Amino acid sequence: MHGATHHLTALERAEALCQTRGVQLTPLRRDVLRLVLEAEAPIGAYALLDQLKASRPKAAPPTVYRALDFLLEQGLIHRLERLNAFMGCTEALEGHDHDHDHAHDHPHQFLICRGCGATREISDHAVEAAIAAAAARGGFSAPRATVEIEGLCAKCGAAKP
Amino acid sequence: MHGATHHLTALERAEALCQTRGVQLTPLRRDVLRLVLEAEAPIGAYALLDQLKASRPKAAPPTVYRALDFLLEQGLIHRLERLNAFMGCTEALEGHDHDHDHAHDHPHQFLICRGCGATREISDHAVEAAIAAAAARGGFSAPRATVEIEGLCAKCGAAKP
DNA sequence: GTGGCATTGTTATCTTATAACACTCACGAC
DNA sequence: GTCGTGAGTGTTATAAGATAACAATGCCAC
Ligand SMILES: [Zn+2]
Ligand SMILES: [Zn+2]
Ligand SMILES: [Zn+2]
Ligand SMILES: [Zn+2]
Repeated sequence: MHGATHHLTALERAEALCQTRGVQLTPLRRDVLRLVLEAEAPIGAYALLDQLKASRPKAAPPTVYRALDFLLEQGLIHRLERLNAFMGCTEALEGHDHDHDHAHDHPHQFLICRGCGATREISDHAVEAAIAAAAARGGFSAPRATVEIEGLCAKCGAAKP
Repeated sequence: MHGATHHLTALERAEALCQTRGVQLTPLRRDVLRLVLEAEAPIGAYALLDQLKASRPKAAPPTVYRALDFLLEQGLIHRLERLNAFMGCTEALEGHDHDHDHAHDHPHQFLICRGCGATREISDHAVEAAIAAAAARGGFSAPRATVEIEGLCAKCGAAKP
C-alpha cells in the first residue's frame, strides 16, 4: 500500500531534520512518531501507549508523554486541543520545500470532520493575517493561535444532508 | 465596587434570557455562573467546585459539570480548550443589543495573555470570514471554529520586552 | 575512572471528566 | 387524591489525561 512508502519518507524526513538540528530521534521517539503517522485520525496519548506496549512492554505514561513532548518541540507533530490528541505535522513531514527552520513553529489551522473524524492541517495566510490583525487591535503582541475548525468534510457533507 | 453591579446585571441578563427560552436558571446554576463571572481569569471546574463547596458542602464534580454543561448549552459561558477552563460570554451577558437567539452559538475568538492570564473574548468578522473561506476551500461545511490566540497583553508587553 | 548530561525506567499521584444509580419535587392525567 | 413522568440534584465510583519525583543506564569529555 502507498501508506508504507509515505510513512517511510516522513520518518526519513524527520530523521534528517533531527540530524540537522543536532537532536536525537531515538528509537523510542521514532516508534511513537511512526504510530502517530500510522493512525488515520488524531490519536490520544493512551491509545498510543497501548500500541506502544506491543513492542515495548515496559512503556508507561511518561514514556509516551516525553516522546510526544520532544516531537512537539521539534514541530514534527501537533496537538489538537479539542481532541486531546496528536497528529503529524504535514508541513514538516510531507515537506513542500519550505524552510526547515520554519517548521519549528509555523502558523497552522486544523479542519476536523465531526462525521468521520478525519483531520487536515492547513496553513491559510488569510486566516493568519486576520488573526494577527485582530490580536494587534486588541493590544496583544507575539500571538500564536490555536485554530481548530470543526465541520463536515466533503464526503460526510455529501452523505448526510 | 463597580464589579458588584456589573455582575448583578450580567446575572439578571442571564435570568431574562433563560425565561425567554423556557429553561431554568436554578439557584445552583446561578451560583456557578456567578462564580465564573467573579473569577478574574478563566476558571477550571475543580476550582469552581472548591468555591462552590463554601456555600454547598454537598457539591461534587457532577454538580459543577452539569451546571457548566447547561451554561455552555445556553451560550452563557464558553470553554477555553487550551486552559480547560471557563469564562462568561461577553456577548450574551454584557449585551451589545445583539439578537438574543444569536447568543446561543456565536462566532468568537479569545485573546489569552501568557503573562497575566487575562483573557478577552472578541468577535472579529474578518477572522470569521477568513475561516469560513478556508473551510469552504477545504470542502468543509457548517464550520464552527475554536480560535484561541495566545500572546502578551498591552500591560505585560510593555513590562517585559 | 569519574563526573556530567541525556535518555529511559519506575512508581505514585494529580487533574479533568463522566458513568451509573438513587432521591426529590413539581405538574398534569386520570 | 394518586399515579406517572420528567427535570434537577445527590452520591459513589471510575475513566481519561497528564505530571512529579527519583532511580538506573549509557555515552562522552576530561
Ligand atoms: Zn504543521
Ligand atoms: Zn468526514
Ligand atoms: Zn460569547
Ligand atoms: Zn497580561
